[in-house]
Amino acid sequence: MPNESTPSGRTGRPRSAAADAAILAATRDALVELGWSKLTMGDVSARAGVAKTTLYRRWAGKNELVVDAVAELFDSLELPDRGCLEADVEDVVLQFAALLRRPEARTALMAVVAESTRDPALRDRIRSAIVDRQKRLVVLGRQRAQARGELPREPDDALAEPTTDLIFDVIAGTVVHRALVSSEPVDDLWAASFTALLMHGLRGSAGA
Amino acid sequence: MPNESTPSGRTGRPRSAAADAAILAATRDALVELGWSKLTMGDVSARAGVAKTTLYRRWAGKNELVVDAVAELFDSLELPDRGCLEADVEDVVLQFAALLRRPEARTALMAVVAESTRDPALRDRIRSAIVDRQKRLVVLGRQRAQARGELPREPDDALAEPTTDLIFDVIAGTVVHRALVSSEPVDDLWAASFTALLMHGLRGSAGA
Amino acid sequence: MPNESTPSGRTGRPRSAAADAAILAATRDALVELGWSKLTMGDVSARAGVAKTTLYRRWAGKNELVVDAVAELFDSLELPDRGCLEADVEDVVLQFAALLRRPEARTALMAVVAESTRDPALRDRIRSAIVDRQKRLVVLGRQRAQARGELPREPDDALAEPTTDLIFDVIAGTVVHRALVSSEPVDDLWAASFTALLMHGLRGSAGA
Amino acid sequence: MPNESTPSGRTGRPRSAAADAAILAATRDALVELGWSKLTMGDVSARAGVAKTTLYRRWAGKNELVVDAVAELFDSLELPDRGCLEADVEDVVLQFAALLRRPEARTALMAVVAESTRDPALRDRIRSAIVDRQKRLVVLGRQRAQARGELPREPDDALAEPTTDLIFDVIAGTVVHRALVSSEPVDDLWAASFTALLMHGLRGSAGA
DNA sequence: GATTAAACGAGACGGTACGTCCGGTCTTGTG
DNA sequence: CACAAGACCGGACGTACCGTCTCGTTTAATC
Repeated sequence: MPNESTPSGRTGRPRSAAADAAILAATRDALVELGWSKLTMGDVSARAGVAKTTLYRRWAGKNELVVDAVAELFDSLELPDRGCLEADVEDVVLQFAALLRRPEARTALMAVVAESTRDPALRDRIRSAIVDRQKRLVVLGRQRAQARGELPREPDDALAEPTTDLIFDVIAGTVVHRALVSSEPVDDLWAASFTALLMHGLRGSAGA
Repeated sequence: MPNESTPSGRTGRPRSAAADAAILAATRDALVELGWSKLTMGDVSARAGVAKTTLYRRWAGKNELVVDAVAELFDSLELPDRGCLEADVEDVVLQFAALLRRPEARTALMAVVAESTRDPALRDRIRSAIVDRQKRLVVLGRQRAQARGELPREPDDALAEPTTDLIFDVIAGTVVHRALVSSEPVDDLWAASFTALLMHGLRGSAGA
Repeated sequence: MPNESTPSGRTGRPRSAAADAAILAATRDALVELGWSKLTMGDVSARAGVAKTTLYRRWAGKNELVVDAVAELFDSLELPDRGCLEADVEDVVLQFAALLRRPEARTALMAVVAESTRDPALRDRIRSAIVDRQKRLVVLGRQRAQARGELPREPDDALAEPTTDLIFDVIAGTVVHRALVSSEPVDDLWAASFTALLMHGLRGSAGA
Repeated sequence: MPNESTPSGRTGRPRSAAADAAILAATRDALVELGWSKLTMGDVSARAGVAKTTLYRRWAGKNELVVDAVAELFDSLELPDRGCLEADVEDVVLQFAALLRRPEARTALMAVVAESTRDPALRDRIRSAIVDRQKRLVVLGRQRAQARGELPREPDDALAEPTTDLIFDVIAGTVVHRALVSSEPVDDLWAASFTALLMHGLRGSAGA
């Protein structure tokens, strides 16, 4: 996970596993205190009790390091089972909003996306470490809804993926935009309005 | 627009108006070539044929400069009148996606949003220079749709604003997420799917 | 003297003259405390209350800086007039030995000479800043001795220079070797022995 | 010779003798190519096909390693028997000058002397490995000259040592200064001049 | 022939300094 | 007073070596 061409050679002193954990934790701490732009590699290494070289042996730079440090925050999101799709979605929306109130997530997420606009490797890393992993929530939600009969079963699996992607972009994009661009609160009321809009959209365009 | 306490003193040499334009143009050029993180104040001043001091007299720093340099790009968005709301929305979605393919917009938008997570003044500047200005598209679209009878008239004006905000966040957020986070193309097919989802949502939840 | 291509442009803020003096003094202090090999550019800049960039603007590196810092120490050497050549030489030998007991001179002199074996520019710098300047002592000493009749007048000026160089190398080289390579004390007794040897040599080979 | 507390334990794998030779040869090669200041322990170990630890097991650091690597070069100096003292001295002067034209000797000799100004242990090492060993040339030369009757026999052995040291410092110091500090060539002409000066000095001050 | 203990190669580790770059400020002279 | 030029202080960058350490692997002398 910390990446970088692990030479996998059998010889030599093995890399410290403890260092990885310390570095990622230190990175999150520094993000909270300093934010993305004031975070420095030297500071992270000092917090982690690790030499700068150790850091650069494992990550190519600040971007890669922060993606890894933040990615696992997103794994805390979980799909509850409240009995109906609308309630489930609303819950996830609020979970996601809570995550985006954490300073380390707020400051880091947009920053790495900004950097990724000029760095294809970073783009891939974000996709695999964050985007693709969280699509599980949409996939699982649809499966449950179909099992409950709330949504029609996909006749063709080939259609399933584009729809999953679309729903994911709508939910994640809208919440992020509300929270970070418009800078408005994501409260119960807003979550309910947004979820209602989405539900009508899904049910209406399902057959089409 | 370049802000900063214009001293409004009557005496002394007046500020060069040409310098402002040159600086903003140089900033956009530099964004295209270098991206946000490699853009430096010294480089911008050199490109603009201007001293660094002149730059700092007008803008407090890189963030403020870039917001101003990029904001007017967003004014190019226009709401067409294709006769029905769905076509109008689809068109704006594609316009916005085209804008997000411009390197200076891609790299700058996410970056300033990231910085704004720790800087309330910057947050306000983004809101007034970009977000609030583009909400006009949503307001105008709804007015036209109501005039055409595609959407019911808002019974209470107090409800109008939250709905406008929600729609704006859904459209802008989803397109940005698709383009910059998921890194997938926003083509005609996707625009049509997304617009259909949104239309069903709007019509369905309007009465509710 | 601090060298480096002074751009000599008329515009812009001029270089601080005070900085030069502070840097050279700081360099000598650091040499005393740390010696050549532990002396760092960062440490010198900190002692001088100056940024590292200011240092590098004026000197290409540690070698050049130290040559300049040490060169002026050698200007303190003076030729006394004790009435006879032998006494004058003995005095200079002891002065030079005293200089070589100063830690900043000891540690720096050999080090820059060592570096100069691979750097022609540094070699020239040492020659012009140290070697050529101190040859004045030999030239002056011979003139006085000739005026006193202790040494024959040079019939041909073309012979004068090689002889000056030889005497300079014998005196400087022998004292340095005694003090720094053999690591033996240069005391009055030794100075007298060496001077006697040299005087006999000069008188004997003068006519030849 | 490679020093360091050889634990002399009876058991265990003995140190490789081949490694020592390879390391010293690699050190000399590196000195030729890179000079003292660019020579690194890691580079030497790589050239020698040896691990860095092996290197540090035998030598305390760069200084000690280089002294050992260079010391034996000086053993190549030999006193010829040309029939008269003057010719013998002139020959040795030219041999020494030739040695100082070798890059590994030039760069290393001054550098270790410079380091030794702050390191008494290194000073001793230089003295025993280089200085004292080469004094044999002076001792032998005087013996021969006395046997030939060119120089008077020392009436008192107690006087012999200081005189030997003085002659050694004069010869070695002057040649080194000419070659490395003044950066002037040591050719036949110069060697003859210097030797003549020294011979007159010796003969003149011998009786005194 | 098995045991044993040190030397060995590889390479990661915590440090320190490097020389460069940039940010933001200041100090000149010119317009 | 604004401006171009450019020196200034501070601080982070990413790299290179230092000397130490931790591995798994020889390799000889002793049993």
